[in-house]
Formats: sequence, structure tokens, C-alpha cells
Amino acid sequence: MDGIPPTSLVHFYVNSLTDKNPMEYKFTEIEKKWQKVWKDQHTYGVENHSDRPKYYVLDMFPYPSGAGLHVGHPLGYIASDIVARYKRLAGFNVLHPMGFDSFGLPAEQYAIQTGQHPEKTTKENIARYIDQMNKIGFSFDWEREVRTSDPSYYKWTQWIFLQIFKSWYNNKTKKAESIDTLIAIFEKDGFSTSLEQTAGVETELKNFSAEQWKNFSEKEKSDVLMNFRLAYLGEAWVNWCPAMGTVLANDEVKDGVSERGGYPVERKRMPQWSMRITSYADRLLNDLNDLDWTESMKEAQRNWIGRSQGTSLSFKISPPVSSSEVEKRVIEVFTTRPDTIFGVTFVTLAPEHELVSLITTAENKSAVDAYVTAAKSRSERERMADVKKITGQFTGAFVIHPFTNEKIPVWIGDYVLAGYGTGAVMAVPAHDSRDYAFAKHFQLPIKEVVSGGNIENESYDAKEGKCINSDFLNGLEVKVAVKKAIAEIEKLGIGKGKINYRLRDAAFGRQRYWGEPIPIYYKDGIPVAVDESDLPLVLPQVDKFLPTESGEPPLARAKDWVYQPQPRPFSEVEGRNGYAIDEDEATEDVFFAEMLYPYQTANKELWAKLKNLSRDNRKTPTEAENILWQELRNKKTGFKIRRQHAIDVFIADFICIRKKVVIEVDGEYHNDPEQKAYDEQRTFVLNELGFDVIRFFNNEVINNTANVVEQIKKYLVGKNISVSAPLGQAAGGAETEKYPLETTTMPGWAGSSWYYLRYMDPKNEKELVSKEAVNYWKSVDLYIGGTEHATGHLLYVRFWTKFLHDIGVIPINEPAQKLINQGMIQGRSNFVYRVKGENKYVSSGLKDKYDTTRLHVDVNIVVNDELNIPVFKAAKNSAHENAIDAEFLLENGKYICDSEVEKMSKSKFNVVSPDDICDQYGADTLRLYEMFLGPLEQHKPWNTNGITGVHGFLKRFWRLFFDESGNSRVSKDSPTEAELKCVNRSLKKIKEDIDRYSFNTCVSQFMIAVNELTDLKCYKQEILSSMVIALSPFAPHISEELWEILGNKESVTKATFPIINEKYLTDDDFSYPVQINGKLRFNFLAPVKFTPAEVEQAILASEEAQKYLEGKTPKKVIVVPKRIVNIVV
RNA sequence: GCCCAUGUGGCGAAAUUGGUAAACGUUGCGGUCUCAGAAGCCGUUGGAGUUAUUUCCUUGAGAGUUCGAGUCUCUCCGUGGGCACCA
Repeated sequence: MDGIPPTSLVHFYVNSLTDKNPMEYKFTEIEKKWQKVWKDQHTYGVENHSDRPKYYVLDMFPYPSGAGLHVGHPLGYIASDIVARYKRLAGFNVLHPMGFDSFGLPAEQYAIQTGQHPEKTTKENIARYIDQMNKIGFSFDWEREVRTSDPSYYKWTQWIFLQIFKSWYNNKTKKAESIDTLIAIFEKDGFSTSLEQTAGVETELKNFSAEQWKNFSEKEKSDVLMNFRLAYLGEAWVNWCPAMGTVLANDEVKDGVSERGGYPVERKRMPQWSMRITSYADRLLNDLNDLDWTESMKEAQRNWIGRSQGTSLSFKISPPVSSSEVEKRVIEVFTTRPDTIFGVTFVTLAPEHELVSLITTAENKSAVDAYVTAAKSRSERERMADVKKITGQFTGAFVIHPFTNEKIPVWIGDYVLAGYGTGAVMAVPAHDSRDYAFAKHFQLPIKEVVSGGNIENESYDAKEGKCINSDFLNGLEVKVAVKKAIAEIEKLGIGKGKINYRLRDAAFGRQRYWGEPIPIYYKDGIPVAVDESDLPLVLPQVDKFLPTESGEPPLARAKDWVYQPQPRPFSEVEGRNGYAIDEDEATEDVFFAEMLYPYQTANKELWAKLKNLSRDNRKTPTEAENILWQELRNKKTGFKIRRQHAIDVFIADFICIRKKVVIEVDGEYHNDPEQKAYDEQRTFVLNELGFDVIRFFNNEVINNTANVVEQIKKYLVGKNISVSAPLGQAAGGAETEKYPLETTTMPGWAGSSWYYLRYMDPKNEKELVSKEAVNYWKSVDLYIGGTEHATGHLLYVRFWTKFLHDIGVIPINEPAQKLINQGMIQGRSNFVYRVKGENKYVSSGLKDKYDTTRLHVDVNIVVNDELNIPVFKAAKNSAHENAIDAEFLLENGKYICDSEVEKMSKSKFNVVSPDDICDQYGADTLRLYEMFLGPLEQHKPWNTNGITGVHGFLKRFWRLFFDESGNSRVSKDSPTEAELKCVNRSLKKIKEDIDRYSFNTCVSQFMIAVNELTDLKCYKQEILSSMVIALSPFAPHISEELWEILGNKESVTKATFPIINEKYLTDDDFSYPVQINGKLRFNFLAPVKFTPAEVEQAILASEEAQKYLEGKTPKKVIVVPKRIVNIVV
């Protein structure tokens, strides 16, 4: 704590009087007392079931930084706490939890510097945070606290990752599905590019048949599936930050530098774990419409997703470049302006475009190569820095215009981005400013095709006007022309309407230590999911938190960072339905043996029973069996099925071992009652052994084989086998190899993308959240947090919510219906002026007379901009180390400091700690003042000066209960009409204001009420009780104390919000403001029950009106009941 | 460049569907209590002119709609934020 003096020295006076008056408002004692009571009595514990309606109010949980909380941090928590407490009083069962986003870079950077384990510092920081929060009196249920860095938590983060890894996105059903269903498609139909559309991905895969798929090696299959998985490992352009040695997501990069630390970031292509958030782009976009978020927040997400509707369009490549390879290829572009198709005068490719090398002519080759190399070496930041610098190169190639058959030159230019659309544009310089600049620079033709602008000096980009020089589009309005052009393009079969998104897949791997390990191991280079039963995959110990000498991430330092799969080959090698892509007969046999082992040894009775029931089972295959076998063999159903397989002495007609399903094909005699009973008994035993039995009759199979096969397939796909305990521990399991584990860790946003679900059921070891809990709490009713998460956290949490919804884990599709963004509390810095070369400080008003340096001074030793000189002198502050001997030039006997609003930060000496405020004024004052500062959403500077206002309010409230000598003055008398009116109106206003989250006006209303009650000398129990309850969400400590003083035994948190009596909200008379020609002239008291006509009559007859009318007859009189009267003369 | 938000006293702000602009608090000023006060209490505090009364002006600028505009519409300016060679 570099030299900040004990601030209690400055503010000693606040508490100094309390000893004189025994019943003065002693906030320190009161707050300590009630915080202990709440903790001891577990006052804020929440149950997952209740007769009351539920309400879930959530804060964005903090990253526990080493600096602790400053007064800006609790703002949102105070607001949410008020809502939580208010909702409890209003009869809701309220979930209001808190936790910590405790994985992340700062702890790791600190660890690198100090060698301390991030876990240790993180724990210490969390302890400090909890301590600080408890001082403010939040009603969190700490029993539900979650920490993302806790293995019992990140077990489920890893589990979710695995589910995402095991899924693909089906654009037809518009949801994520098990990768099994994709495999089933491959096995049935193979792959054709139309499947890319279904999955919404772009791959470089060539078509393959079902037969080819089956013959692929494991590695080949894995590579194919990687193109579809929602979490996938792929070569990708990433934001590489060399200074931090890690990859960053798009939202973690700002203006070419890292958001944290501001280090330069460059583009790099490397293998990278990514999340296919792009698959959810349209749902993330469309579902925004139904959310009750601010428009700017939704707009930020819309921008980030960046949907643009247009059309794809292919251009044929023309000679002189011609080879058999080129002739097969076309240049595909994406455009949102197909109406300008006749204005295309060139085509531009991104330097990275795959066709560049293929189409470049010999004479342009060296120039093109040089340009491509130069473009690659330009870092992202450089490219951004000189956006206006136009560069490009002609390739020598041409394409054919699809409608005019003209030859159009093909250029490359780095204004075209490889990662967006097709990496190629059709340039229409007349109507696109970037194309225009490019065309002017290289003197390419510009052809106007939309009227309405002047293209002399700039392009005409507006989507308004009529098409000209455009053949069949001539005379059409742009909007009509767009549709017509798309129709013509589609007719020619050279393109079609298409939607592009700016959103990119999210980089998921970080070359860092302090994050969740990614539960993947590599078996012969194939990424394989760690078995779910082996989660959590706990972060290993390492000697240093730095990359290895060979540049691998820190986890590579861990000894034994390997994985040994347990011998349970068919459970969960792949897919949620237990589909094994790498099964083989031998391991299946092992599985089979393991499965039956416990019965053979432990349950011999059952085993013997099966023997009894298995007489006469060996028989020659029937015709039906033969027919069916042709359909079941070779995994035609997608599953391996065996024929005539023995379970001890029982021979199953067909069996799918992996799914533990027996398929029996029976003759008609099985309809015989005796036989039927016999079959049923045997089925019973097989069930006991863990098998399902499905039966078909011979004629069913013969008459409708396809249907039978379909039923079998459906049954197998639908059956989810879980590995029971005996299996895992079975004897005789083959010893498996150890495989290397993935060494990158998950990004910071992983753990925060689902934490709101964990609060519902934080200790569940079997599921991330129980169905019961999530069905009860559903989604968050009110979510409070900062705007800085608009494109990061809030997009990811929506993404994961939708995914978990798709796979049936949760019933909700959006995490939070209502979102409020609390504004940032800025710092208000103070400055002193030191005369250059002298140990002399001059007050702000005198600074112009001297040559001075402006220096920050700790705001905690400045009150109302006046510097506390003795404390300043005593402070050990490096910037003012000789202050003790300094000379001070004062104005009016004071040293006045300058001030400025800046970001709150230690380096600016403007950090105000909530701890200090709590010590000086109490938590209740802090809570009230933070709310009183202004609207929650607004940014505002912190200025401790105003705090005396709310502190004084609490003292005045306290004095309604005690007189000057400390005696209680609360009386049981019946309240007067005026008192009841005051209280009922206040309660109504407060209730309405809480409902619209206008907490600053609530505090104002409390002040008004207390001022009025003081004036009325109202000390009535009934009135004060209502006020205490209403105040308790805002100032819980003083309210508990006064509630107790009023004689209540139970906590005020268990009270009910007072019922508002409408009777006291209305007056008999209303004082009408009377305007003449819109100008206020006088007020006129009229009974409320008067009709407008009666009001008009009464006013016109009045003396004042006559005075202003001067005998004229009014042209018009407007009477708005209970509002205003306007007389137009 | 595009999009979103926003502009009211010295300061933080209020005015919820168009209806008395500046509530509530703070600062400043004056008073009271006091050995003392940075506590408490009382008064005053948008500007201008008049002066026991009262008039005029004032919500970033300009226009418009309306009996009436801080609020609605248009144009412009300032501030904050988001996106940005995204075709």
C-alpha cells in the first residue's frame, strides 16, 4: 500500500460524537452485530423449492484481482441486492448468488513474476473480496458460491467442452446434434458438398461414398469429422500475441493490440482449438429481438455478428490463362449489390486467395509473388494503421462477365480480406467507395449503373436510385433490381442468394497455465475425448509457469501429462450414444467378458436360471434370419451386430454387444401362450443381465425387412448405455497405453459461459445442474453487469446456453431475459501544484503566478477540494517525499486542489476503497450513496463530498426513534391523515421506482419522507414500521436494528412489503396551474371531483382570471383534469 | 464512414403517457449553537431587471408540429461507446 495514509485520521470527526450520546446512530456496532447474526443464522440461504414464485437476480461475477474492490465495483451488486431484498419482501423466493471468475491472465502473470502458485494468490484475493463484500452487507447465499478454478466446477466446464466436441450443427433441424447422427449419414450416404450446407460449414473435403467412408483409416475419419465438430482442432488464422505467448480471441484484441496489457498482436496460421459459434450466428441474432436488453447492447451484438444478405456469384476464368486445372475452376465472389452487376469493371482477390498462384500469368508472376509476400509480412496492426494506403497487383488473368461476356481483369489487393465471404470481390467502383479508391489509384474504368449520384469524385454507395446501363435491369429501383438480378443469376446457375456473417469462430485454446485443461488426448496423432468419468482433468503442477524451451505451453512442463484410458472400449470412446468408431472384435470381446463377469461370479443363481431357460436354442438359421442378416451385417445400421452369439449357453439370434441389445427372430409358434410365457421369463433374465431384448416374427422380417431394420436402428441409436460400476472395475481388462494430453488450456470465457446454471445446484456431483433445479429457477430474471462484456461474455454465454438447450441439458434458450448495464464509476483525481525547483506548493487559484508542475495527490486526504496539509506532510509518498518541510501558499487560509475526472486507478491516486467508506460512514451510507449518485446505467465520477447528505439522512431517520437525550420517542398513537398520506405516497413512489430500477429517485423519496415526518414530528410506530421495511433493501443494517427496536423478534428480511392504501394517495382538492397563452400566471384550487367544464367555469369566474383576461373572451380553454389549465386568448 | 447512446444550475441530478423545468442532495454564501467545529440546526443559492409587488430569459444550436415541447419530428454541433477496407 504505497504510502497512502490511514484515512481515519482525516475523517475522525464523523464518529467522534458518538460517545457523547448513548443512543446516537452507531453504525459500526450495528453493522458488525447484524452481519454476524445473518451469518450465524444463515439468513440468506435459499431453497430450490418453495410455494413462493421464484426470482433469480444475478451479478456478473468478478475476477478477483489483487487490488481488491474499489467503490466502483459494488455499484451493480448494491443494485442487485436491493432488488433481491425487495423481491423477498414482495413474496418471492429469491436466488441471489455470488462467485468468482478465478481463472485468468493476471494471476498467472503475477505467478511468473513471483513464482507463487496462482492458486494461492487467487485464494487470497477471493478471501479479501468476500471480506469486503460482507462488509457491505450483501444478501448472497455463500453456500452457493462457485469458483471457476475449482476442480469440482471446471469438471463441468470440461464436460460441456466434451459435449460440444461430440456434436455437430444440423442446419435442417437448427440445432446441435450428436456427431453419431452425422456418422450415420456418412455410413449411409457418404459425403457430398450439399452436406456442407446442411452443416453450415465450408470444408475442403472431396465427395466420398458410404463405402469409402467405411474404408477410411481412423485418422482419416477423425480428420473428416473435425470439419463438423462444434469444438474442433483446425488450422486457423489466429491473433497471436508474442509478448504474452498466447492466442487471443477477436474480442480480446482492440485496435491491433491485446485488450489486457496492450501488447501488439499479429496474425498467424496455426493449429488451434476453436468453437464453431458461427453455427449459432442466426439464432444469436434473431433471438436478440425478444430480449429486454438496451438497444445499444443488442446493437453491439448485431454488429459483432454482422449478418449481411447478398448473393454468391461465380465468374468463369478466361484465357490467356488456360490449363485443364484452371478451366474447371471459377472465381466465386460474394456481393450485397447484385443490382450493380453491370458495373463490374474488375475482380479483386485477397492475397491469400487459393487461386492466385494458379491464374497468374507468367509475365506477372514475379510481381504477384512479391506482392503476396509483402502483404503477408504486414502485421494486422500495420494494415489497420494505414487503411488509406492502396496497394494491389494485376494478375494478368481475366474472367468473363456472365451477362455481357466481356473480359474483366483480375487483381489482387489487401483491401480484400481472406477470411470474409469468399476472399474475392466483384469490384463496382462507381458504387463502392473501396473499389472506387482502388480503381482511381490504378486507373481502372468506372462505370455508373445506378442513377442519383455524381461519381466524378466519389462513389455513389446509397441503395437508392434507378438502374442505368444495365440491360435487363434498366429503369428498375435498386431494391427491385436486387431481386431481379438474383433471379437471373440463379437462372443461369452461377450463384444464389446467400447470407454471410462477420462473426468468426472463437479461438478456444490458450498457451497458458492458469485455465481449465482441455480434456483431449492424442492417440497416434488423433485427438480423442478423455472419458467423461475421468473428469475433472485436474491442472497439473509445473516447475515454472512459462512456455517450455521449445515454445510449448506451460502444461508441457508437467511430468506425466498423459492419459491412460480405462479399459471400457465401448462406453464412451466417441459420441453421447456410445458409438465407437474404432472398435474391433477383440476389444469387443473383452467388453463382453467384463460385462458378464460379475454375474458369472457374484450372481450364479441368475446364471443358472439362464441355462435352464436355454434348452433347444441351437437351431439351423431360418430364412427370415438370413434375410435380416444381409441387412445387419457389416454395420449397415451403423452398429456392429453379431449373429448366433452365445451368452453362456443361450444363443442370441442377433446381438449388438456395445448397446447390449439382443434381437430375436421368432416363428409363429411363439404366439402360443406357453411359449410366450417361456419367452417372457427368458427376457426377464436377460434384462437382469443387462440386455434389452427386441423381438420380431419371421413373416414381419420377410414381408417388410426395411421396416424391421429401421426399428432396430432406431432402437440402437436411441439407447444410451451407461457403464455400470462393475464394468469399469472388471477383472481382465487389457492394460492400455498412455497418451499425451492436450497442453493448451481453455480461455477465460469458458468458465463464465455457464456459471449461472451452477448456482442453481452448486454441489451436484452427478450433473452440472439437476433437471429439478433448472426447471425451477429457469433463466435469470435480472442480470446486472458492465457493457464491456457486450461482445465477449454475453455472446458466449448465449451460445453455450443454446447449445446446452439443444442437447437437452436445460430447458431454456437464453440465459437472461432482462439485462441492466451499470455505468462505470470514474475516479475524480485531485492535483497539487509544486513550484519547479522549489519545495513549495501553491493553491490552485495561485498557480498561474508561478512555474509549477501539476501532480496527483491522494484523494483520500482531500475534502471538498481542500488539502489536509498535516496529513499530506506526514504521508510517505514518493512523489511528495519532502512534503514535510514544504512551504504552502494558501488562499483564504486553505490549500485548494484542482480536480479532474479520470479512470479510477492506483497510479492516479484517486482510488476510493469501500472499506474506508464503511469505516467512516458505514455500509448503509455507502449503499445509499452509490445509488443516490445517479441513474444506475450512467457513467459518473465518484466524489466522496456528497456522502454527508445520505449519512445525514440516516441520522435524521434514527432521530425519529430517539430524542436528544437518547430516550425512545416511538409512540403507539394512531397516525394522522397527513402522516398516512406522506407514508403511502412515499411507498408508492419507492415501489414504482424499484420496479423501473430507478434507485437514485428512491433515495430522494426516502429523504423527502423523512424530512416531512420530521416536520410533522411523527414518531408513530405504524408509520415508522412501514418506513423501516421499505428502507431495509437499501440500508439493511440500520433497518434490522430499528426493526428490533420496534419490538420485532424476527429479521426484517422476513417481513412483507407494506400494502399501499389508495385512500391516502388522493387529495380532495387540486391546485391547478393556470396558463394564459401557454404562460403560467397563477394557481387555482379546485375540488378534484369537478368536471373539466366546472373547473373552466370556476376559473374564468375568478378574480385572477379576470385580471389577466382584461375583459376579453377566451378563444379556447383546455382543462386537463388534475394536471393543468390553459386559456387561449 | 456506419450504428447506438447522450447533451438540463458551480457539481451529482429530477421531471414515468407532451402539462408548474431545476425535486432530492452537494458546493458556495449568511446565521445559530460552541472554548472550538470539517458535527447539528435555520435561511439562501439558474440568470437578468425591478426592489415590501412583480416582469422577462433559460433544458447544446436552429427550425417545425401543438393550446402547451427538456420530452415528438427535421437539420446541425458537442460528448461517450460500438463496428470498421466485412464487399
